[in-house]
Amino acid sequence: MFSKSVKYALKAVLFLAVNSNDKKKVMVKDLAKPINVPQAYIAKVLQELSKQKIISSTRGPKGGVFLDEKNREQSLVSIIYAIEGEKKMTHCLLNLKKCNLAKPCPLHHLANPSREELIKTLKNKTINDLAMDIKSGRSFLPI
Amino acid sequence: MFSKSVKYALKAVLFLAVNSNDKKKVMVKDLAKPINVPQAYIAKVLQELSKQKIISSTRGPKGGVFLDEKNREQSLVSIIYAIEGEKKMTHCLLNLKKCNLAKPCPLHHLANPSREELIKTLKNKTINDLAMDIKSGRSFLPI
DNA sequence: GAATAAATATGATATACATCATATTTAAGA
DNA sequence: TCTTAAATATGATGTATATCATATTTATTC
Ligand code: FES
Ligand code: FES
Repeated sequence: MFSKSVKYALKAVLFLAVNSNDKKKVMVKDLAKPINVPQAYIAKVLQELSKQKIISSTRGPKGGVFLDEKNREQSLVSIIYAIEGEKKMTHCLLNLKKCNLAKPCPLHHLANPSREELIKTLKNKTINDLAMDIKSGRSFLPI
Repeated sequence: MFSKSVKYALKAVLFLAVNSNDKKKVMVKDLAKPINVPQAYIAKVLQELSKQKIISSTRGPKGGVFLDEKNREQSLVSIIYAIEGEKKMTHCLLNLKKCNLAKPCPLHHLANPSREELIKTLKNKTINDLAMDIKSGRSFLPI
């Protein structure tokens, strides 16, 4: 469903949501193991997220990556789009130029409602929302 | 969402559902262009579908690929699973060993219901169902 | 049964995605 | 200001997916 890069990105951001803040930065090497992802790979993904202001970071000794208050209020979909672009999620399921109701492909009526609902959900949910789920035991991180 | 191979497979099967039967076979080269897919590629995909009895075929002059009555009653999900396996659709969205309610990942509550619904829909819908949509103008093929 | 026309099997190449490795920049602290 | 520890930039390698090409098998028709 999602590419590996997106999954890794989501895991990393959620880890940061629970384990970091502007006073408590996390080094990439200390983040890779608990979320079960190759360090060099997640480093690259985090660089992209940082460039796009999805996460925050500072260099040098005592540096690291973290989420500030603004970062926490971003939607989940912003992470997905940051890594793999919007098109991959919104394209026609059978590769028409664009998905449209006027001349829908055979899968549109069937599958598009579920997909739209999913996207809406991912747009409305913030990183903080999911972090609260984790803290309250509704869902679990060691992933 | 789906891989290209799956999209191509779905397009090809739907084309056959509308344009073939056991009396009227279609040559691969006559199928590739209308569904806008490279011929050599779709040929390979069709071979796999044929091997798995999703479609029917005969060799030699007057041969071709087609859907018989049994083929038409198969679910859409069977096409997807034939090409890319079941796991890709049912795996945990964040790559846990397996998706389970007892210890759900942070995305489970959020995204899994939409996904389950989609899978259920694809299981219940047959190729024939979609072909009827096309014939009645509810959806469109030239894809 | 020989010639032909189709799918099928097999493998080669190209492109995208995932992973690894390393040199560069930046900030902290001595 | 020098050393050091961190992210960042860049690029190399590996692996899966997509695409192309061709030889083989099978059924039809004469
Ligand atoms: S037209 Fe294909 S999904 Fe909407
Ligand atoms: S546990 Fe991750 S989707 Fe169900």
